[in-house]
Parts: sequence; C-alpha cells; structure tokens
Amino acid sequence: MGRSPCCDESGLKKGPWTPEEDQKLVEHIQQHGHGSWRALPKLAGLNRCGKSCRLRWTNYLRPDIKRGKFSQEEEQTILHLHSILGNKWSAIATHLPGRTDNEIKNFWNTHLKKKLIQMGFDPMTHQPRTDLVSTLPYLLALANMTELMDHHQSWDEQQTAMSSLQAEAVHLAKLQCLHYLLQSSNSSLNINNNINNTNNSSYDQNAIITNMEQEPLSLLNTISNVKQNTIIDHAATFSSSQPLHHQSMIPHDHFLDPQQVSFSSQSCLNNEQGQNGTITNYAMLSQRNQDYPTVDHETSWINVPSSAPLSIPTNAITGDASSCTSSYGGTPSAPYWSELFFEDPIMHDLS
DNA sequence: AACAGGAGCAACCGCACCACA
DNA sequence: ATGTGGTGCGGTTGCTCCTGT
Repeated sequence: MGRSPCCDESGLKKGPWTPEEDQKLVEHIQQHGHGSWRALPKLAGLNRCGKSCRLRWTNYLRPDIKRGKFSQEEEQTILHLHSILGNKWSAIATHLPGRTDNEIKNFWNTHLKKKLIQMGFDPMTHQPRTDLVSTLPYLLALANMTELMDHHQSWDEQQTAMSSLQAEAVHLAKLQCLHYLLQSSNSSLNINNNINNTNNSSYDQNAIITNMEQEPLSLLNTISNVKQNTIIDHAATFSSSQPLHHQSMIPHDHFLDPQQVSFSSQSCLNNEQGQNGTITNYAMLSQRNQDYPTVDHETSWINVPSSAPLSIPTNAITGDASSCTSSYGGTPSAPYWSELFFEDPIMHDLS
C-alpha cells in the first residue's frame, strides 16, 4: 500500500470552514452530487482536500442532519446500543436518524461516559464497577463527613449529611448488589442446567451471597447503616427463584417505549404458570412513573408466549429486582431500563 | 477585569476495507 | 494475485466558549 494521505498535499487549507466554503460545497453537491470526493474540491472551487469536504458534508452540512440536544430517547438508545456494539459509532448512528457518528461519539465522550462512571458503571462493559475507583467517591465522602463531624457541626447538619450519603450509598449498593447477584445467579443457572452432565457442584447460592458480602458494597452498606439483611434476603429470593424468567420471552409487538414502562418480575414470579393452557409465561408491564418506577397494580397482563423469538436479556432481571425492592425505595438506573426494553428488537434488527 | 481550567465539539489523522484494474 | 484509489471509521487534537476564582 503505502499511499500517502490526501491531505499531505501542500497548499490545501485546513481548520475551520468559513461560511463561503460551506456555501460552495453545498451548492456544488446540490447541483452535481458529490461524485468522487477527491475530485470534488477542484470542481467546487475549494482549496480543500476531498476528505475534508466529505467530512464537512457528512458531519455538518448534510440537509438531513438533526442538530441540538439529544433527547432522552436518543440517549437511551445510544446507551443500549453501545452496550451491544461498543464504539461502533457508525452502526449506532444508523439507529438514530439525523445524527452523525461523530456527533454521537462526542456526546458519548463528553456526557454519557461520565454519567455512567458517576453512577458506578464501567462505560466500556456497562457493568457495575466493584473496584476501588468506583467506591472511592463514597469513601471520600465518608472521610469528608468524618472531617465535618470533627469540625463540631451541629447534630442536625450531621444528620442531614449522613442521610444524604446514606441514600446515595444505598442506591448504588442496591444497583450493584442486585446486578452482581443476578449475574451470579445467571451463571449459577447455567451451571445448574448442566449440573447433571458435569460434576461442577461447587458453585452454590451461598457462595453468591458470601462473595457478595466480600464486595466493597457491603462496606458501603455498613458505612451507611443499610439494612443489609434486607438486601441479602432479596438476593436469596432471586437466587432461588429465577430459573424460568431468564428464559422468558417478549414478542416484538409487545415492545413498548422504555420511558413508559417498567417491569415486575415479582409479578412474573407469581404468574409464571400462565392463565390458560396455551400460554406458558407472562410478564407484566406497567406505566413507569417518571422517577420512581414502582409497580402499578392496575396494569394489564401481556401475553408472552414461549415461542416468541427473542429472549429477555439477563439484565432485565436487574430491573425486575429493583421493582421488587421498591418497598424500601430506590430507582433503577436508566441504562437498565433501556436495556430491558430496547435490546431485543435491536438485536433482532442487527442480526 | 483578567486569568485559568474545564467542557464541548468540529475537524483532522491514520488505518482498514473494498472495488477495480 | 497484487497494487492503487476511494471511502469509511474510530481515535485524537485543538479551538472556542463557559465558569469559577
């Protein structure tokens, strides 16, 4: 190969485009199409390389480009697609009409990545981080609190600060705990499914709990005086009762806007036998309260035939669990909710 | 008001892939 | 089969604007 880059040619302008250049480019493409990008600059009277012209057109001047802030839906879509595709910005862009790969990439790097990190998720794997770095902010907060107390704050101020930290720690701990747990139990399920064929019986649910207790999260729980037993109880419940739900199915025509629905696996647990002979599994979808997606008991049942083509992603169960633990508060994170309802159709679409 | 640091974003760079001669 | 041109893609850079001191 060894072909030199087109922009090596001397005398060609680089840097920001002027309105005049933009106008020349737009007019030329509108009249003649872009044709060969390499030939275009001369034909359009531009002192730019073809590559620069192409970039300017595709990322900025194209008439179908949607500009402005990303909507909540777009954000959810990006988060979810990124969890599937990674940094395949062009592939992600195909699912967001009017958005360019460059714009999505920038949005990811400047907003979403930081957001995930702040929420305690690894932006590359989308999994909860259990390393020191992720718990550091909380440990620092604890240190700050100790310092505050040392400075003779009033009891009320101390209580307020403590409550705030507790709430945040509880939230993070729950998310990470449940996610960890359900991932573990999913692994457990897989192992248990094969247990008759292998001798691998060393992995049991007690081990899940034990492992979980060894995570930094339990430290956070202790710090913030979380009712840890409650979490562990839920953990045990889900460890012992998950099997069918990992294999439940949701058909496409029941796919709903992730902003509008939440999912309750407790309901699923209670109704998994189905309501007639032909239907084997049910899921309940409910309108999602903007910030607190608690289970709405007035929602309707949705038929989820076992023959539906796509399975509920494992992480859906995390959303489930969060709903089920709503009795003691908490809000599942946006990524989980989006993953729950976006994954299947898009995965199907991509395949 | 001036400056520093950070955030956001447009643009560039270099590599990879594909089509074609 | 190989070389070359064209294009697309992901990572990075650097400029501009904003905010805090």
